[in-house]
Amino acid sequence: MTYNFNEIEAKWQKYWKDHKTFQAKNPDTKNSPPSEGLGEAYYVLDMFPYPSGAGLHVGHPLGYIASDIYARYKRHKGFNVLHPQGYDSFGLPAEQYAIQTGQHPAVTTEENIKTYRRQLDQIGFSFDWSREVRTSDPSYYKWTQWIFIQLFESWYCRHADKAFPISELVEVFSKEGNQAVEAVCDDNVEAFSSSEWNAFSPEKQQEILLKYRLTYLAETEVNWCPALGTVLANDEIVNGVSERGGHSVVRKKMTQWSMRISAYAERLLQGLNDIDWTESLKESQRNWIGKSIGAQVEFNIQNSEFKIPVFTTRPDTIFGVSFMTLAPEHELVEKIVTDDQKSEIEAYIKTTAKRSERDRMSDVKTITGAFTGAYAEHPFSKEPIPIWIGDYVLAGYGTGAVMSVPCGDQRDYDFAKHFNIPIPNIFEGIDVSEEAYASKDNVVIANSDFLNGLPYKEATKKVISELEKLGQGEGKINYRLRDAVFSRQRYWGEPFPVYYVNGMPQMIDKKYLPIRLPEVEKYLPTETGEPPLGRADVWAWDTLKGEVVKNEDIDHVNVFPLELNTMPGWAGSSWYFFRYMDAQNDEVFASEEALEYWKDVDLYIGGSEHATGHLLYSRFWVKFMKDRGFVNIEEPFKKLINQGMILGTSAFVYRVTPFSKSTQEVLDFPFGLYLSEGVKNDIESHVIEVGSMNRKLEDNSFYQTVIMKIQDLKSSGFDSQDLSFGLVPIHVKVQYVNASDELDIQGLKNDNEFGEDFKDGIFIGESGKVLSFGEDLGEAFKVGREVEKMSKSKLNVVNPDAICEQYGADSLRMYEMFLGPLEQAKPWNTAGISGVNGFLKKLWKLYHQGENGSFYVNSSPPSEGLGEALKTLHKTIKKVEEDIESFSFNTSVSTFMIAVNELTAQKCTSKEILEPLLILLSPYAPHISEELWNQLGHNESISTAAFPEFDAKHLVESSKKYPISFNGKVKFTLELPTDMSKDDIEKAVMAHEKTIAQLEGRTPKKVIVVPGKIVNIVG
RNA sequence: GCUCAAGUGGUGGAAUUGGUAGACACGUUGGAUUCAAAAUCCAAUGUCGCGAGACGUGCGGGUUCGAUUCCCGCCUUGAGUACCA
Repeated sequence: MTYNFNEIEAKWQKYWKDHKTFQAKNPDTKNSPPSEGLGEAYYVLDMFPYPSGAGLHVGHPLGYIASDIYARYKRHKGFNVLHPQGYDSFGLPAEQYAIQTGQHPAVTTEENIKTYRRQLDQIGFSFDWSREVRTSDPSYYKWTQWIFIQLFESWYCRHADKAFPISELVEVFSKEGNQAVEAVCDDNVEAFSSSEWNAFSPEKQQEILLKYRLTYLAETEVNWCPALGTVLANDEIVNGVSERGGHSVVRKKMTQWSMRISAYAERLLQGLNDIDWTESLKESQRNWIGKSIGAQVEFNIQNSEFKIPVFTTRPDTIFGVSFMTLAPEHELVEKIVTDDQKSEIEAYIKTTAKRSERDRMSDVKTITGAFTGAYAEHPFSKEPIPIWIGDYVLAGYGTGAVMSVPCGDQRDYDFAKHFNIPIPNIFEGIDVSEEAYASKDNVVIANSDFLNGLPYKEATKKVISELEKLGQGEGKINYRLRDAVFSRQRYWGEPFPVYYVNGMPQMIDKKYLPIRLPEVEKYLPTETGEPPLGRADVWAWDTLKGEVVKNEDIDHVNVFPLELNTMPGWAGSSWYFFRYMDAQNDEVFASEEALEYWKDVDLYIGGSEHATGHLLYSRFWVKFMKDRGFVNIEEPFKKLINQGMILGTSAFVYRVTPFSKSTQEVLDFPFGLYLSEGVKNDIESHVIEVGSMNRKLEDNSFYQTVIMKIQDLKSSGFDSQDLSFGLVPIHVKVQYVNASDELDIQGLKNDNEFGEDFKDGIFIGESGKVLSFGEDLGEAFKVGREVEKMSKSKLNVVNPDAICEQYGADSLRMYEMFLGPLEQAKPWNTAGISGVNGFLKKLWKLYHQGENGSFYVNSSPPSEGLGEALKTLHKTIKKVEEDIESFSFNTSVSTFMIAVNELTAQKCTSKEILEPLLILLSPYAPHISEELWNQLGHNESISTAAFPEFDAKHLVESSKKYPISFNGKVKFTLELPTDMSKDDIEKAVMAHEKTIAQLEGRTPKKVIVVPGKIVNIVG
């Protein structure tokens, strides 16, 4: 019997499906605490995929395999494991495709999901598909809309540091106005008393409340792409144009929904201390939140009504200010610039506008700026301070203005030096003639009036209180984190449950949810620039009937227009982990019992690209939902691991390209001449060889052409001295390359996509011989290899379907883990998979040592000769368990290989060894494990078999091979009993003939003996 | 510029409180088996050297009996980034 993985894998995948093997048990909804038989809950989650049309490549399942191993391991450990999967199925690619083809995005999404599901199924994941969620499913986005309404109906109280229903705020307003309310709200809220509030019109009240709501309408400056008719995120813009399609992008003000995530800045920051994420991931969130403690200071402008507010972390250095710098985009610039300076300032703004922010950021050597001609007034000394503009100050951060203290900040220092601005020194005993002194430590303020002699801390406190007395400043904590824009001008997203009455947004009553996406005839923005939903004919809200009706019924009395924007991609992904807990519930987004039982995600695996998007927004929504009592956890993801990217190993052939040395012009050469990796440095001679083959291949017209062409080039008035040959590396599909980097030329030429390009190609093999049309001349053609991102355009994409077909899912799973540490980026090279495939074959053989390779496992009681096998088994148990707990799956695979190598050498056939070994292996290679488990006589799936217990007694050794080193260098080993005392070890070693030989009569200065480890002789 | 990672054979990687560097695999070479191939099995494989041996974990220092591991300074690569005032 041979190891027929295709058959075995299909068999067990069907078994798992038929027996619902991986369905997680839920608590009964009506009973209070979950019944005891349920076991301890453990929740393992993958970041759900966007089902793209390209399907999966081998990089995608990496994280899923890791989480699947962990989930299966936890089942062996007796946990009730929730390991679901679903689809983040709203998104731009389906919409782009819809725009191009007219196909409804729901249709293509459905097709893509089918492909994904088939690909995922064949890898043998233990997903509980009964809980599948899709963000584009109305039964799911019903709850996304519901949460949006909850956000709209909430405000954030600074005092209690949590969110409350807006109705409570209304109550406060009507009783005592807004003076005493400490809320996170818009900056421009006017103060009012209770009587004023009560006298306001309902519209006015709504307008005010909108400034307090956790989701609100606001004018925001956005990156508008007219061609796509949508707003783009910063990272969707590359070199000033849209990443998708390369269209131009302009800054534009738009009224959009925003999420008041800034209210949660501090809690999002503090929460990082309580979760088990990698330090680098937490660090990027900390940087994103960007907390800085300092002061806001207001500078008056001389001869002007305007004031410049600045935020500074060093208010203690206020007497060191010798100029101010505004961002070139600052709104005050045009208002304060003097007539003399106008042209210079305008010219500077013009040049700086062309520089991207990335340019402005990374280029610290070029110092540019311009003087506005205006002067601010120092709040204490009343001295005039020149106001400059400079592009090292960014408009988007703080107030877009800086009080420049050259002695205390290197950028200010460089700017001052460059423009000959004075650099007053306000630090006692510190030399600032060469560079600024930016440290807050060991600093005593001088030349600073009332701050003289004070260190940083006291000076800061003092100056803030003085500023407050003047009414020109206060202590302030600044966060970089800004409110998140929540509107998208797209079709394929969640519709807002919002209609407009007199321009004021109204929420649709929750009982009418979901509000379904309307049909449109085209997925493009309207001619008037409205989002695609502007094309819908049935998109109005009838407040009497409580349903969506035709636009023509709009009367602004009972029927109103609906919101035309849709929600962004992160709406549905910010809470989906709760839905899995109780995916079918249509009463609530998840039952209290399920939420209480599953609590949070114990292990979350996904890519680090979500560090500041999805992972921050989810944390925000969860904190909000907790505040409002919908859930009972503060953080959604207890432990999080980022899997590294799998890179492709691209393959190249080197195409000879003639060019003119003088003009560098590439010359016409209408056939392909390709060199093997090993001969590519000797281009000229190979070209000549091909050219002189005419005798042998006279009758071959193709070669005649080659010869003629070279002769043409050399003779057609072209100075042969000027002719040179270069090499252009050309990507070829990696599937035509074998484990020895040899190219299948015939296969390449027959490729239905790119075969044409190589059909007439001449290939020069490794030893410089011409390889004809794929004939086997016993000559290899080797490709060059390079590690690059796995992508279609680089022809290095490897499809898991092909791997499963050829080697099996168990091989794929093990190989993906074997590649290296989970979190590291690493290249894929299909060649290496034969190693794990060979291992599985060896494993199979270990259980089939009977006649003609039949199944044979000896189930008689442990025999005496089992010592070595027990040792092998138990060191494997120990290592594998440690590895899984520390997510070092790569070393477990090696451990299995060693175990099978050893057991094979021991000719082990004992059930006592081979049965527990299967349980260890089953998380990694579940199909073969199930099959052999079944052959051992079990009728139940291996998936819940108890994980073997490690017993240290089997690893006890009676002797140890001591490395004996001299001055730290090992010279030989010496086997000694483990229980030998330190002194005896020293005696034994010193008496050994090799020691005596090494010492050559010298007396050692010192002998280090570490029992059980090493002996080192010094001298 | 800043922040965070990472540099070990031809390749992926291992060495988990400082203790035999290169486990396990791929590849390569040689051999067995085969009419032949595939598959399988055996052996060798860090570099230099016939050898004894010497040298070797990005580079330069340091701590230590002993450093891939700890410390200081550099270099390179990758990722993120909004000069965070």
